[in-house]
Amino acid sequence: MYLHFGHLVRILHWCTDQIMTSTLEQQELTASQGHIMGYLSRQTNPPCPRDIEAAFHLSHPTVSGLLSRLEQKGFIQQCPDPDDRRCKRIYLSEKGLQCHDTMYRIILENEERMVHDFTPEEKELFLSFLQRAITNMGGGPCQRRKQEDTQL
Amino acid sequence: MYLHFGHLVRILHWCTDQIMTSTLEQQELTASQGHIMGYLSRQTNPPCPRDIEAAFHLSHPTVSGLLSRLEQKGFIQQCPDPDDRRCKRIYLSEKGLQCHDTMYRIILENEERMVHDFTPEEKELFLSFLQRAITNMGGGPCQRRKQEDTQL
DNA sequence: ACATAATTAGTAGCATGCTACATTTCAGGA
DNA sequence: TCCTGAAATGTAGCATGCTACTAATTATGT
Repeated sequence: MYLHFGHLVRILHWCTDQIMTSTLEQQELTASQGHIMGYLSRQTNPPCPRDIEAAFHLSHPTVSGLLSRLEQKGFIQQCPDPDDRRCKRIYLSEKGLQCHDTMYRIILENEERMVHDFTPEEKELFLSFLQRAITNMGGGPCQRRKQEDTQL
Repeated sequence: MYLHFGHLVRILHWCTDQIMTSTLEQQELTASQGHIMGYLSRQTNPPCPRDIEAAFHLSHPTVSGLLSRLEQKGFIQQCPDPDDRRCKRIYLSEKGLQCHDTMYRIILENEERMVHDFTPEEKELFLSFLQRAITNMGGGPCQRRKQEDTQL
């Protein structure tokens, strides 16, 4: 038997995404969009797209597309920052604010589901394995702005 | 701190893919295409797209797109099976056969890189964690044909 | 003050993944 | 035989992710 880890990581990523997407179906949100909404709900000040790129390790065209779809569906509004017209500030609409209560719960439930039968020690170990594997594979994307990694 | 596992799995999947893609750059193959070529190299009888779907847990339109791009680049040829004209048999071209030697090595090297500093016990544990997590998240896509999972 | 560099975001174009629907072919039963 | 259903693939349309290039704005150094 060969080709274990990469294959399993891909499968795990895939089915995590699928569960999230089906959970959010009634909200008319995809997994990626739901994570963005969860992030936005947790912020006190309206973030700009650049913040989302850093928090999720995504490229800016990817974030741009996600935000424009969220805006089309009426979850958010994007307004230019008067203090720095390069930036856009992202505001939750009323519809977006309604996600606030449920999104955090849904995301945590899916997190917990993945490791619900792990002991606390196993969770710690699994986390450290994942982090070591990421380090071995180059430390992940978006090396710049590493200090903001914990802002999720 | 919250949102650990899903986030880390996504990052790990992402950078594994990136390393594979950059490794295969001179071969003019992407990570997904490289894995398909590796699979094709290991088969004794020419597979059909359906086999690839089962081996990689991919939907058939995804496989169809990958194969047509591989055919465009001259790595494979797809010919209808005379015994069952629904199926197509996938043959490696000369260019495709040249991958045979290198592809297996490249894939294994990337597998090993991810866990190169793990002890054998840690590797076992990491594998079991990944498998348990996948089971917790619903067991992965393509539940049908589960018996073919080990054909990779 | 002004020229240059850095930062932020937009757009084009592509690959990969999906679902949903259509098509072709084979297999099995009335 | 013929009809119906299963199986394999094709096509359309979409979301998500990327790189590369462009444009606008701010920051910085001389």
